[in-house]
Amino acid sequence: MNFSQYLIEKFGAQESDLAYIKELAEIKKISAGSFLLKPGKVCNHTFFVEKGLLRLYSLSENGKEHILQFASENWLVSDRDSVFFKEPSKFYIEAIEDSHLIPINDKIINTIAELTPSFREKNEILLHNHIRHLNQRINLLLSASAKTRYLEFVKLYPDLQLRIPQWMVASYLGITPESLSRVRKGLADRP
Amino acid sequence: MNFSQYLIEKFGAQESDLAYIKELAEIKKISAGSFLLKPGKVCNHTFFVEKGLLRLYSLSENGKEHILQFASENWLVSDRDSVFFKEPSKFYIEAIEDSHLIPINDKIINTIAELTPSFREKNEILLHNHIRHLNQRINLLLSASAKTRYLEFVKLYPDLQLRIPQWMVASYLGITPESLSRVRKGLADRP
DNA sequence: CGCGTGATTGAAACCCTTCAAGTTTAGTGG
DNA sequence: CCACTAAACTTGAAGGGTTTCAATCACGCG
Repeated sequence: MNFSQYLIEKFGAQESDLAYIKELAEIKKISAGSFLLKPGKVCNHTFFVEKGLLRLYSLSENGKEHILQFASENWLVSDRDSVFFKEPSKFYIEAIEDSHLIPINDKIINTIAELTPSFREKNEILLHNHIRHLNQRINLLLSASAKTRYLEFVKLYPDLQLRIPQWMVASYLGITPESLSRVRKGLADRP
Repeated sequence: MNFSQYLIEKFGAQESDLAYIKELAEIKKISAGSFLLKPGKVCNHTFFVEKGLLRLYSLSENGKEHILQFASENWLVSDRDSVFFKEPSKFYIEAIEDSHLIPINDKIINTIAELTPSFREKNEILLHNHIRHLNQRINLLLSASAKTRYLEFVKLYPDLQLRIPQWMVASYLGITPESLSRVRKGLADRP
């Protein structure tokens, strides 16, 4: 799916408006390992992923990474807080694979919002979905063992799981790569 | 602060409209230990807390409670997902203290929204604040020890901490009451 | 080939939990 | 107002899950 189709499907955008929007939204190609955001910078864009895979993560004082979110095709990735409140971010956004993105700034948002009557309402649904997802994750972190968290992750992202290095999955789950290796071994021995 | 003041301050409501809104929003008084929501029920109200203290929590299969949120004076509490998507909740909302609440249903929301031009925009800010808070909590759960999480909690809610039984704080932090007791002892011995 | 990165494995250490017992606190009824 | 009880908190010892550190293996790529 490309950005235009996404706008039509998720936001009810009009086909006739897309040509105009497309002029504002230029595709950006970046290679694996490069960054879209680093701590201290204000995140001015939300990125729509047309192709590729990225991660949003923080770096704690003791030098450990904690992955907040992965984003692959047809997902949005950004530091919402930084975008919305115009405050310096505490996070990194890095490409895991070579990726094609549409950087969306406030101007584009406003243009789409003006042209698309249902935009605000649809955007509110997205925010609520985001909150639901975060709540589920907190619930998992509070209650579940490493094994359970891993199984939930695989269930939720069966496709992603194959494209992401194992140590990043561990970082997302809040465990060490060694622990994840042992969890997987345990599952292979006795599923 | 009461509900009217809250609407004026947070949503820019007009003083002149409040009389009308107030007719719709009847105060509800409940005593400590009673429930506003149980799993399986759709959460039809968001509750504004004029006085008292409540908690939102889930019960896992092994019978353990996990507290997602506390709410005291001037806070809102609800299962947002259930309210918004009209789906059965997985959570409990229980009063920790005798409380005075304003139950807000869709009709009241819509009335306020119609009367108050800035409502949708202000509500979006609330949603973003909520997301920011959830992200911070995930970051803490991923990265910090029991001790650090407790210190952060005390820093964030210095007043609440005195009103909430210790075992509930433990449940919020994702540790056992015994562990929290030991953490506190460690801090008292060597701050 | 040789290097670097990621995955695995082992042993020890650590943090937190569990279970069990004891102590304190708060609320209730006599 | 005291005595009683239940709930909350503390403390100890044992155990489990996860981390840490270190070594080894597997693989891709210059």
